Amino acid sequence: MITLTEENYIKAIYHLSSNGEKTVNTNAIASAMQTKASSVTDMIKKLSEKNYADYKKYQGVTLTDDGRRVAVNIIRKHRLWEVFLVEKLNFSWDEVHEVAEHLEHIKSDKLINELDAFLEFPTHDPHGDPIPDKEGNFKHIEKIVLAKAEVGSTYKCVGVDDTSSKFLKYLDSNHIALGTIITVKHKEPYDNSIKLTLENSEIVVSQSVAKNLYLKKI
Amino acid sequence: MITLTEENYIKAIYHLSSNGEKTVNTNAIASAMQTKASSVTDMIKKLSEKNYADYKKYQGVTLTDDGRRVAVNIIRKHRLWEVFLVEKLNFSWDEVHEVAEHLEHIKSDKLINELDAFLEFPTHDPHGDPIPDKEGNFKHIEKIVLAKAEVGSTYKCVGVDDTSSKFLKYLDSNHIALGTIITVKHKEPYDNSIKLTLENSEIVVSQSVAKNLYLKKI
DNA sequence: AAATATTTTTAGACTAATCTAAAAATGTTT
DNA sequence: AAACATTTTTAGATTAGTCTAAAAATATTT
Repeated sequence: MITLTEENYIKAIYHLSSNGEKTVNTNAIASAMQTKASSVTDMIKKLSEKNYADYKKYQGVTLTDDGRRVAVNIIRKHRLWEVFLVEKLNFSWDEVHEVAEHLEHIKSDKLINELDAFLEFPTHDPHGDPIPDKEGNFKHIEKIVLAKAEVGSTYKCVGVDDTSSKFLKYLDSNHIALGTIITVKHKEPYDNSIKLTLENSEIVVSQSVAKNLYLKKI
Repeated sequence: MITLTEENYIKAIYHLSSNGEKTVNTNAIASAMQTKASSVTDMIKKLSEKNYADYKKYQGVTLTDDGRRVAVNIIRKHRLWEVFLVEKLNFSWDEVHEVAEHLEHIKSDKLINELDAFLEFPTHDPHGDPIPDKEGNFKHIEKIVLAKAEVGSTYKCVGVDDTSSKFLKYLDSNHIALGTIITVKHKEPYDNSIKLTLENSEIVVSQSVAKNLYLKKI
């Protein structure tokens, strides 16, 4: 049996190593998990014994195939629950994360596969992140970050990097949502702020916003 | 903060004391929780410190108002999730219990109240048990057990006492579900078995079945 | 009411996950 | 490459929940 805590560590390692392949160091996990490095060492030993991770002392960890499988399954569950919360239970995209953190640990294949069908097999969650299918395959979207978009081109908003409530509420208040059509009007060399037009408005966003918004050329 | 284990003990005490009022003894809790009496003693001390239970050594426990509030809230969540699983995710009534045991511990008022609304405020779960509303009020149904039904009368099936998969599958295979109309034809004095007619069939059920099926006169 | 049986509690130990503080290994500077 | 800084690991303690085995209280039988 895999514990809730083990699942959370595996998920953290997966995210920190962008897909479980790169090695991740102890301190990075500690700060992601809001715990101490010594606790991390204990846990990665355990994950290694259970064959979810490969670990050599002082050299960091990588996930094994098993570990990656566990991680992808949790991500699948997390994102499907997020879709459910937004589409069926009137949650806004800045409210879903915390609840989904708990729902993702419920263990029932029937539950998650029926939920998937009930939601009509969504491919992306409310933040634009891809939802792996039953076999763990992601649907990849070509996307670029607003900070690197071309002046004069038109894009569709397809995702965010920062999923914090603060950032998502900022987007809401500026009428930016997934699917919003954006034209890049001007990039200010002084501070890298960007002027853009939306359906009915023109706004200027700072560089830190521009770094967290993903677009797709249309 | 209340832990998952504490919640499960509180729920067990509530069920064993039929509404949290009667005192419950240690061994009863131990067997309900599949644990040892010594563990129960430790836990009820803790529940007592946290003011969820009243406890005097060797005298058993009762729930406090706080404890009852916690129990009713968990039962509300459990039963709402059961309705969701059956109505939206194609679970059958014998499959829902185990998953609901986990879902019931997810803590989010918004989640559960929106779920309630999404399901259109159901008053009873798939086994006929009443679902408490936001304030903790149950909708009581007048019901009698089949074993005590009158020969010659007609009833509607409104609930079960035993919610085990075995019993529910037995009912399925005999085409008995919530809402099924039943007429009691004969009660055999020798073994208390009961002959009854359903919509299109006539069957004989044993006393142990008759003790676990709830009816309402129509 | 004394003897016996049952129930409940205590005492002490175990596991999972965490912590602090110190030791060991690795990395970086000069 | 020696000195310093950082990162990682170890050692030992803590907490929640559990266990076994023995002691204490309560209940039942004769």
